[in-house]
Amino acid sequence: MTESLGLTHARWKVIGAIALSNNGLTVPGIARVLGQSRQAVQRITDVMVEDGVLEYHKNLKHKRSVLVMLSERGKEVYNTLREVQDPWAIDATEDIPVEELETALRLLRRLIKKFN
Amino acid sequence: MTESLGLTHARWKVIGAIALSNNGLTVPGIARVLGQSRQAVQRITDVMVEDGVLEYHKNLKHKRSVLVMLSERGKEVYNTLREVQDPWAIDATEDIPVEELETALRLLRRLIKKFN
DNA sequence: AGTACAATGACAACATGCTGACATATAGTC
DNA sequence: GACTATATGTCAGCATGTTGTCATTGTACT
Repeated sequence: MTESLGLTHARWKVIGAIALSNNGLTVPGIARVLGQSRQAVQRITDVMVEDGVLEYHKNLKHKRSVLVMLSERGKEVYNTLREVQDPWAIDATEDIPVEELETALRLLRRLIKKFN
Repeated sequence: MTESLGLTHARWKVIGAIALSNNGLTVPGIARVLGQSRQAVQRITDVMVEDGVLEYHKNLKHKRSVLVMLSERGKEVYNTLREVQDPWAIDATEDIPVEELETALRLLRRLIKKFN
């Protein structure tokens, strides 16, 4: 799904994390949201900025730790992919009772929290 | 959990796949069980044979594709880790209703199957 | 203010995974 | 038996993730 947009799953995760934030996130912030190391995120965001999907902005709260935000192209990519992914997700789960999905999601969240 | 035995999660997956088979598996066979590329598995089994956890055995059905089996040490490692992992898994889920776990498991399997 | 601890950036080494490509071995078909 | 398609071994390039280390920046406490 991400391939046609020049994205990979890892980069899509980063875009998703940023899109859900309001005013951008720092690299370590993205890492915390995704549950990954900041170094892994840093490498990816560097490439994505070069690719023009992300932008680094000054962070008033920290001299060195910049804010990562979506560029115009990044927003387009985000919307385009959502238009593909949302119907896909609906199609994948339409024959499964909603309560079942919610129960499973709660269970997974619970386990994740437990192992934090 | 795997660290104290010199294992990583990837190697533990391979050991698990082999342990569940009766007469050993070929490398592509392990890959099919794990849902991965045979190349990734091949690289890991090569290292594990060097480490003495796995052994390559002649495959009567194929001149080049050998059978991968646990060595004596591999079996010990498998049993040792099971003794740690099983109680851990029980502890992690003891406060969750069994039906809930089963429902979630069925749902996940269903989705995996759908995307195969 | 000064000092100690935590957070961040940057670099490196390593483990895993994927795909592609090419040669060889098996299996199935005529 | 010969031919073709599939399966396998092997090598290579690349993307992603981890941990560790060290210098720098921010924060909190006295």
